[in-house]
Amino acid sequence: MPVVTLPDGSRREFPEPVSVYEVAADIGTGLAKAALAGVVDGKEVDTSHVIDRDAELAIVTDRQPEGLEIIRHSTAHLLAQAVKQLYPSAQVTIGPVVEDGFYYDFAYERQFTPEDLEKIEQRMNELAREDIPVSRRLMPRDEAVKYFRDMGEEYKAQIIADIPSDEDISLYRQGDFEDLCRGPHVPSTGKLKAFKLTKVAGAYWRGDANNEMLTRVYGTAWGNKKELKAYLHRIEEAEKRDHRKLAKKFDLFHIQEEAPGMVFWHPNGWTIYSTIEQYMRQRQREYGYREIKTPQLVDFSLWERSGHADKFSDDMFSLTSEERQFAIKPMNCPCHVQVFNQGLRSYRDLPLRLAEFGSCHRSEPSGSLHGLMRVRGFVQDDGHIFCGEGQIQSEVSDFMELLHSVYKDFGFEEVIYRLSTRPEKRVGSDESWDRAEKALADALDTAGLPWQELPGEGAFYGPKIEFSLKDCLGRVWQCGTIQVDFSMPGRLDAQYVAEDGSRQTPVMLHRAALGSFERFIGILIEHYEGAFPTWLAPQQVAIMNITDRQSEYCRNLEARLGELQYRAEADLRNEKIGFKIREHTLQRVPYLLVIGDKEVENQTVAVRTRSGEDLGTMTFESFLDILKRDVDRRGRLSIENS
RNA sequence: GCUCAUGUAGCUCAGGGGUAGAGCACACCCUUGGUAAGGGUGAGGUCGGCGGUUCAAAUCCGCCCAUGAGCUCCA
Repeated sequence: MPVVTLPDGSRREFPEPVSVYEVAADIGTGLAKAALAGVVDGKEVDTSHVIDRDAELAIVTDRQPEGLEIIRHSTAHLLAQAVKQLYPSAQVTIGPVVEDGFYYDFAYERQFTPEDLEKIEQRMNELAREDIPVSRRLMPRDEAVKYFRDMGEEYKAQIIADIPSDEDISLYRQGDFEDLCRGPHVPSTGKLKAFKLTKVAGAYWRGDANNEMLTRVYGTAWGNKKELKAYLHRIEEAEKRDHRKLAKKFDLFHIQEEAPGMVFWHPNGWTIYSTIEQYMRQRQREYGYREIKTPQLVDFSLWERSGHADKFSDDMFSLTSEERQFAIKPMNCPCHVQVFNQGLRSYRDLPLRLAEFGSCHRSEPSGSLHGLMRVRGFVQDDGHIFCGEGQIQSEVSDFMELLHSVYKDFGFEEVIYRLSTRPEKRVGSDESWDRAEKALADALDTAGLPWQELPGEGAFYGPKIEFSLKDCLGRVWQCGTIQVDFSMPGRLDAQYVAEDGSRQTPVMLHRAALGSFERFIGILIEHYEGAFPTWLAPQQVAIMNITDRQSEYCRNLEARLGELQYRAEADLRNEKIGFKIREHTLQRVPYLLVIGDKEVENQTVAVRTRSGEDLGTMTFESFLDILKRDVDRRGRLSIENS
């Protein structure tokens, strides 16, 4: 006589064992119809699961995240079933749930085409309409291996063979298709109503580039058609923000065949870039950094000594001149150590903070290039702090303070913190690692920041913190980092004279706030959808005459704004004012000044914003006030909270 | 680097073995118009590159380059 306790605390007593479905039906027919699975005493089960003793039960529908996951997982099975029917010689492998959907990898004699996808999706729809019941059974592992091997499903057999031999394997069947799965699954294929196959792609078996390539089908699935539509709409919106598209629209930069992965910045894009560089220069100076510049081309021997040649020589651009081998620098740190090494350093010089807007080149795999987000030539807002072990924590704290204020100025409020700790292969003593990891953790804790530990994810030379920011679409971008390095200063003979006169090796902290200018600007373009805050906008003010009579007054305003270092341009073209407003609004120029006879007569300006707001007619000085305040607040909502 | 797809005018794209198309942008002319597109005329292309098949290739085939999606990688 099981007593079932529901999430609201209510209890229901049953005279004999009942299935999850029967409990749902007992509560209401609507719930019975919506039930996809159950959670019994914290464990997810199918609706057919029978409860034979007192238990806590939650019915899972598409309203819960778990329900959506079950739908997606079951849709992956539906996909596999359709593929096996249409292409019987295809072998199934794995089909997990991913963000917003699922995928399934198949081994087949050729890759699937977009036309195949259409056919498969159509068959999936037919199978869903048939509302085929889904059933579960258990099988001992070894039997399951044989079962799948006999079916010709080699990959599946391999997966099962990796499961401990004493475990029973659960199999799910729907019609003619049966697959290994932990479950739970929807009770029947009719519950799958809103899905769409989105793309085909290659993927390596078990994610290893040495293995054969499988054909992967991606899909998305939702609780109902409306959610599916909303998702597809969201994807469209994200595509509109694509920085590569917006770069053309706003004439920011281009990339061409002759220089793959390297950027030709146009005047508009370079205005943004150089504004950011000036800003970072000023902020770092406030925080005690000395700016330097180091060579682009450095003899290969330095990279051998630093250890980079060993690990990354394939990814370095190198060249020979006068029988000497050089590499274009892939990073700045070894060069910064060379600057540190000039002269005899004292403990009194520490911490020494060197910063460089360092241009680096890496021969990234051709297939990984992606607009500004993954390039071969880029500039880091790089910096290296040479210090003693005891100074790590305060340096990390200071850097985080700088980083937070920088991110706020760019309009990013939310930061995600991850601390990567010692990997198995590493240099440095355990005591040093203990102290360095503690210094990083303490810096985060002292600032009261929530962080996540990634055990074993640190570099071989030291632990690190990674800073990611969230853009307006909720996407997460890793930008900043601060890394402790026990290795390079020693390898490159960096030393200082300690208080007691002994020679000591400094600790080196690698740090960057933006990461690379290229990528950071890519993120900004998408975050703002091209409508940059006024301090970054390539053009801040458009001055438009209504007829030729106001041309001189407009040119005059343009000159005065230019003298004050504002980026203003007069548009004196022989076009109607409506046309000019439309153009500059589409170009997202923050302020549009409309100048007619009235304005000239009264020596005023009529101000309109890019959002279409009419700020009215005012004196030039009043407009300057508005403009100055807007530029000064940078990406923040107001100046006050800076 | 791997798999698949794509590459036609400045941009967005249609076409597809026999003289290369549209819209926007551009140039010139008319128009001087007060808050999101005024009208007319015109110019513009070795159809990504190299080879092959063919009487004939932008179109079919092969190789290369680049781009896109995903995989792998990302000091």
